[in-house]
Amino acid sequence: MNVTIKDVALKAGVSIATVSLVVNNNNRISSETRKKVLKTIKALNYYPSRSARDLVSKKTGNIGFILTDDHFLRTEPFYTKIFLGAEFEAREGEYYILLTTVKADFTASDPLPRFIRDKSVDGIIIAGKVPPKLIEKLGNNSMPVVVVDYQMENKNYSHILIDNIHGGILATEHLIQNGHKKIGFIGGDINHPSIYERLNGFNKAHERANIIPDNNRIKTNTGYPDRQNGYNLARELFTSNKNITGVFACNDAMAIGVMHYLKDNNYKIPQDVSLVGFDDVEADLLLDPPLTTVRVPKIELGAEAFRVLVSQLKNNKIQPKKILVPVEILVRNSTKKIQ
Amino acid sequence: MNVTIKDVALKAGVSIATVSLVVNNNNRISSETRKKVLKTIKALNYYPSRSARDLVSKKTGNIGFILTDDHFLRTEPFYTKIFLGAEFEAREGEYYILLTTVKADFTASDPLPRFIRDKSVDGIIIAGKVPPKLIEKLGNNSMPVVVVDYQMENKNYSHILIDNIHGGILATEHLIQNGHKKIGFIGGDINHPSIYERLNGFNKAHERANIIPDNNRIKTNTGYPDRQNGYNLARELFTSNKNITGVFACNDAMAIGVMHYLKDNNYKIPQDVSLVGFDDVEADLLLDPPLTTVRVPKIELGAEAFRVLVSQLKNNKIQPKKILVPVEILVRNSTKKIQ
DNA sequence: ATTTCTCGGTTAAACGTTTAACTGAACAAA
DNA sequence: TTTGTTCAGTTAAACGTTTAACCGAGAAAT
Repeated sequence: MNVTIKDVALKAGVSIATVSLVVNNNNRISSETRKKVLKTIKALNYYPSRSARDLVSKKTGNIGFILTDDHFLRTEPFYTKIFLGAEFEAREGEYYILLTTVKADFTASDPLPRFIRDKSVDGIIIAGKVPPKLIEKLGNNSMPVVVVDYQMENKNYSHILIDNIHGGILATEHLIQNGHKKIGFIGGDINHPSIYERLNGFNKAHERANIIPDNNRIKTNTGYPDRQNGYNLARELFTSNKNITGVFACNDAMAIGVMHYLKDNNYKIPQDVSLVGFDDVEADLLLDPPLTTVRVPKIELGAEAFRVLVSQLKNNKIQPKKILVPVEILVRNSTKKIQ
Repeated sequence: MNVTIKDVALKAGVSIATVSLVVNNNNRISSETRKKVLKTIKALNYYPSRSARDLVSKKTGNIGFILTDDHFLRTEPFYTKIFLGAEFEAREGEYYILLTTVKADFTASDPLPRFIRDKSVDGIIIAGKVPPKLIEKLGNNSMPVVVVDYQMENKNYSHILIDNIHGGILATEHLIQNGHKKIGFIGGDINHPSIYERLNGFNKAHERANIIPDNNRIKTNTGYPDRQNGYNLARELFTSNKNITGVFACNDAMAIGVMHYLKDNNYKIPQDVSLVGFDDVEADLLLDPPLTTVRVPKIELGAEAFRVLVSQLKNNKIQPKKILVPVEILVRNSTKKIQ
């Protein structure tokens, strides 16, 4: 049968309160008593019952992790890495993480995840874009929420974000430093904050280099930022401009689409056109040539989200924060000095 | 403040035991009383406290899900899908799933995952190959274990497996039905049961078609079943054989390696060589040509593992089972009739 | 009419931990 | 010597649920 605090108390010759005080590192206990109790805990391999502890403390010891189905099933494990970052951080702590996905088209009639409904989590991490109706429904809860890689206009939630502006600058400066002046920008929907900020970085880098960007070299639309749209916008870019020698695609999916367009139209990468992406998805290395990209530290995003949420749970007077996690450029073979 | 059973009892004008009996669908309660209580539960939005319930029932309401780091971070979300299959199945039930990864080189000195140590799970799902030292250490626990996509010689655990033999037959028969007789098999380490069984299927399909397989067309080694090794074994196959017109690679990674070798050596797929893989990883569709493959139903593997574990938890007299989840062949453009 | 049984509810102990209030011994201050 | 304080432990109630044993009313059997 399982060992309880009573067994430890009996064997150590102390009260159950003493054992509890030792387990919880209360400094009222003398070091002699503490040692004796710890020795007994070890000998009996005692672990406190989380259900008993949670009942008394009115906590659950769990954190909910929510993302959309499609995000978790993407070929590149972007959100899987964010989740694992949080799980690594939680691993030897006092919280478990419960993951669930919601439909990308979640509506007001859909129920919230069960761990919210039955109050089995103390706080929530939301990874990536989620439907606004989910956020609305969440608003009825008082538990703290941390949002990763998505911005919402809810000032009650902390946000862990990619430093997209700086990433856009890094990508564009890399091309400029390699002598490129006629640089195209391939983006999806600039109502999407990440894409907007990456374009912002693209523009800032031009300003800093005293190069006047040409709006005709900025191709965006309201389409999904996927390969196909990357392909389409690349076609638009290259048919309406001459002498483009560098391209910064706002994410790797679009970069791959751009790469396909260039190959289909007999451009050589990087001899004719240098190409930079953003994300550093796993597939990048398989590409020919391997893609230069802005690396997003997914594991760290998840770990930071977890740390911020836990600190809010421990001290609910902490104000929500917005944290920009830094990025770096990984130079591979899809960029080179202009000839 | 949170609603408890006391609030419901007070408002409904019954005892807390009555409310508990209603919540738990005990048939001693009259339907009049039941309706009254259910109405009050709904009005107050009452959810039972899992910690109180778990304390009394001496259960945790959680299932642990364990896999190795590298498995979870693979580019193709094979294990992510197995996990999601389990999570989908758990979603509206009475168990939560706690996921953790362990190191692929877990040793006897590494501690078991925390949710085992502190007895926060009622049962465990192991996904994929895990280090033998982990299994040894797990042996000290009495909780039920279900293993997915991995075989171990522990008869105390249920196994949910891919029907590899039948998959190997499907792959090989597809080639044979397209007129191929000189078919190569590309495998990794045949001490790995899955690979061994797929080869077994390859052989059985030959027997059924009264085609004598040539052992010189079976290329395996003790290497990792990855792309590079697929490339290497393809080289070995094609340099030591003439007129190979079909290849069955034991997994998609190796199939991709084979594909690269063929392209590097001016073979046309499928005109010169037809190629079949096994797994149906996400990348298959991106390949040129898209890969014919044996589709492994990952989501279903996970869901079945969950169902089997829950049935064992509910009735611990149930004997461990070995379940083979069926596969199917997806014919894409990497195979065609022999000319 | 009396006794026994069934039904539908209720009472109260238990689960394992936490912690406020209590306690006795030892020490310090008056 | 007396009084007050501190220390290091202990006692017992509380947390929210489950459920065995209990209970009163009504029905059935004698």
